[in-house]
Amino acid sequence: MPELPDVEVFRKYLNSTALHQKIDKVEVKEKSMLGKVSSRSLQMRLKGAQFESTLRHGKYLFAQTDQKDWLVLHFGMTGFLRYFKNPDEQPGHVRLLIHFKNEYKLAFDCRRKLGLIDLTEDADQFIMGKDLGIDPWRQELDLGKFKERLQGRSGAVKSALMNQQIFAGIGNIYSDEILYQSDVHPETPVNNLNEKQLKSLHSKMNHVLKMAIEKKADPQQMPQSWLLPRRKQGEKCPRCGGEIQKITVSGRSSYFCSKHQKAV
DNA sequence: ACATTGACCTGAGAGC
DNA sequence: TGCTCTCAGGTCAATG
Repeated sequence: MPELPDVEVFRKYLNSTALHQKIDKVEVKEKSMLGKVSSRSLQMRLKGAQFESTLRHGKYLFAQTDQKDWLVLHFGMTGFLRYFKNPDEQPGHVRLLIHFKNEYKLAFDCRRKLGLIDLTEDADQFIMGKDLGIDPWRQELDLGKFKERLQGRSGAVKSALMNQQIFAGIGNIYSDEILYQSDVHPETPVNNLNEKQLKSLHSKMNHVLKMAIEKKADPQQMPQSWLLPRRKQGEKCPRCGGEIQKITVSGRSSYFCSKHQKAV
């Protein structure tokens, strides 16, 4: 699930729940999801500290403590956060559980274990270490910079949009949405894109992210004119009535309108 | 250097 | 109902 808009929503959720609460205890329930930090070290560094601020870059969420450590979370395909008090509210696949002095807990739930739990003293260094590209929401991305980032690429435009080294944060769902709204076929080679298409992709990228965050990344709330509510083979395109098709692009299911997103 | 593919995990849902 | 199979909004290492 979690792409840039989802993780941005998680960040705000953490801000409005778990900030400025003293940490009482930390349970690492899935050691295999730890990055460089050991279970013991994570527990020691967090215990007695409290989260003071958050940062998101691409699909990574960072929470800084008053001891200046950053807890790093990546949500994989199935991760989410839940802040709760009663045990019966605890979700079913908790990989990290942070207990606060106020008796509330913050759970990091990740069913498929494809995410990451880590700790770093320097978030920027961590971001560089992962080779993450520009975050189009966090950082100013004008048309010139957008085109520059795609320079010299030759693969499918969808692969480029999803490449975290080029644009950090866009995944399968939102790349499909951006392409759909830009009338561009997902397999169009990047070096075949014309000026009009590049302009459209740039402005739709910003538009889609903005709207998705406004709607709390909740698919139910997305506009009916979007592809997102109709990502299914054989559905009708809400914009032109064309048929929604499914193909595989760089190993991922891609949905697009066969009528208004023509291959070049 | 860049692009593509398979492996890594688990469980929900479809189809029988 | 219960079984099997496919697929899922992630990344990374290995390959061409």
